[in-house]
Amino acid sequence: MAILEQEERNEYLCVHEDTVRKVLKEMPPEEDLYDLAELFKVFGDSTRIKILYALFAAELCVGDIAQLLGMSQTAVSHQLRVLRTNKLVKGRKEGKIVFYSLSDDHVRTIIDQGMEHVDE
Amino acid sequence: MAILEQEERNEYLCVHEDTVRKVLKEMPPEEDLYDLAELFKVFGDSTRIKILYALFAAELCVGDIAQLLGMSQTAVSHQLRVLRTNKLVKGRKEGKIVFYSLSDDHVRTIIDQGMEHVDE
DNA sequence: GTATCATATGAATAGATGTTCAAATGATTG
DNA sequence: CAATCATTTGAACATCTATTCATATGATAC
Repeated sequence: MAILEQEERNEYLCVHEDTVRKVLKEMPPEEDLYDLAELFKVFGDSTRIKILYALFAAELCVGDIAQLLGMSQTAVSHQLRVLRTNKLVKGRKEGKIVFYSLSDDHVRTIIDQGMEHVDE
Repeated sequence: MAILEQEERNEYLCVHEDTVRKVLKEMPPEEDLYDLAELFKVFGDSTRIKILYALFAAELCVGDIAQLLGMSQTAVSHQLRVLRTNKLVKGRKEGKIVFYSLSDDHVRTIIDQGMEHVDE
């Protein structure tokens, strides 16, 4: 009885074992996949995308971005922190003002590639 | 007094108006930026990234993927729905089994580009 | 028809995430 | 030094999201 109940609860999966084994060999390490997802997560917010697009055009301070997006300065600052932590933007301090710009061209390439897909 | 209080509450933003105007002109339409963020959001989950990577290697049914990732069949099915809705994967029905594969090569390009950034 | 298997769906729940508010830092000016 | 400005930080709150559980659909086999 107990065994039958256990079997009832069991999930019978349709599995093609050979294929699964083959695919498993070709999978990158867990950590890389996790990091990749984390990277895309950063791009997966419209506020951050807007900030990055704005920085395509010019170096901007926090206030500029807030004005541009019609958002509070704090909200922008929080998002800039996310972008900074993930090395997508960098800040240059000039007196009290911090001017932000893109870290490298990789950022632009990734976004452009995504935009191509969206444009279809 | 009332006016002063209002001013106290006011957020004084540091804004370079000329720059902001220039950048504003070069910004893509709101909707495109929103769609782009939505696209990246789909890539921004490690389960979905793993599924996509698995589909790089072979056409797989739901059970295969569940086994491969060590996840429940339902969890995988829910994520496949997200990927299907966003046209990143497509399903081919053969009897009771649904075989999933990538919709197009764009998916691979975007992920590869992201992985390059992570690998640094 | 019923039974079984593969997948899908809906509701519920727990955890993550973005914005706001209040307060703190850091730099300039008088 | 105090006052002001630009930015940052932390906590609170509301919303979103991924997984689980239970159930439903859809297809094959008996």
